[in-house]
Amino acid sequence: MASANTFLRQQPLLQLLQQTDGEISAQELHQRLRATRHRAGLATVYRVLKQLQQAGIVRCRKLPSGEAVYAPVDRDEHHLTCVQCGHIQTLPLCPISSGSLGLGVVVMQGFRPLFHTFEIHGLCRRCQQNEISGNV
Amino acid sequence: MASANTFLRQQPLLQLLQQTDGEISAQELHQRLRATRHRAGLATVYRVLKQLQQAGIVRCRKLPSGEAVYAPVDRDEHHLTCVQCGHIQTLPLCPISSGSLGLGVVVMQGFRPLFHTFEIHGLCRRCQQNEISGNV
DNA sequence: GCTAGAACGACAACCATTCTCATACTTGGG
DNA sequence: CCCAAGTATGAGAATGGTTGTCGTTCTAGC
Repeated sequence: MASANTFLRQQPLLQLLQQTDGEISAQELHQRLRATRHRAGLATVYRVLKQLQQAGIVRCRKLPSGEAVYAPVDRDEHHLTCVQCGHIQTLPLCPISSGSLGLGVVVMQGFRPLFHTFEIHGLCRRCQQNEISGNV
Repeated sequence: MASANTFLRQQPLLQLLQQTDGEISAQELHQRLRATRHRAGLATVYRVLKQLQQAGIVRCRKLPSGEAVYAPVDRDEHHLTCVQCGHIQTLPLCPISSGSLGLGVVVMQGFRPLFHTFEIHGLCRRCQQNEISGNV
């Protein structure tokens, strides 16, 4: 159950997330926390991240590499990912905030949306060029 | 380089994917392939899946559990995922096919899109109810 | 048939994440 | 102020999907 103590844990981690540009992994958060007076075990970092996620404060996304990266939900960014080299660039498009897609259907099903991910996977310019010449 | 042999590997795997409802993991594909005369090592299954993905034939998505699931790209399905219990349901919404979102920006950046993922994460009805009564 | 190069697969290695469990802390009584 | 019960913590082990290794097998061209 969420005690006052729980919130004390969440706060420094949340601050770190907000100070960080882009997305950050749990491992990296753990490292950075070590440098402060709020150091916490890796297990705790994962526990707190899960709480923040379920509270709708933080969002999470899996990279192709398998590691999960986190960011505040209010930072509504999406991404282009190259399926070959894994290179990532941010995507200036959001189906939700652009108002082009309603979530009515979702809510009607009794589901409470907290955050969404929208990603486009493909080949970046560089990998397309390599494909033509060197080929893989 | 892609030899005729390579394509022979891809075909049975692709058939399995097309015969399967929804998404399927590499491990599961490997298991099912064992039952046929097209059995292949796990490493090969992963290799072929990567080729099919880079060829724009198959798409891939990571579940919260960490495992990757695959499906033919032409099956344009997206998902609702509960951040608590992990329950998944399909989502009758697509920002691309609904025409509400153009990919012009992406292409203009020299990026060649192959597939996209759109997921909404939140709390399913059951988990919302448990939250009220039992609380976590 | 022979050779060079590609593909294969069994198994080891990797690594992010989760689990375990003994310890430390918090809180509400007494 | 002290105690007991219930939580939270963290070090390290365990897990498990994925990727790397490397000797073997296959293919294509001659």
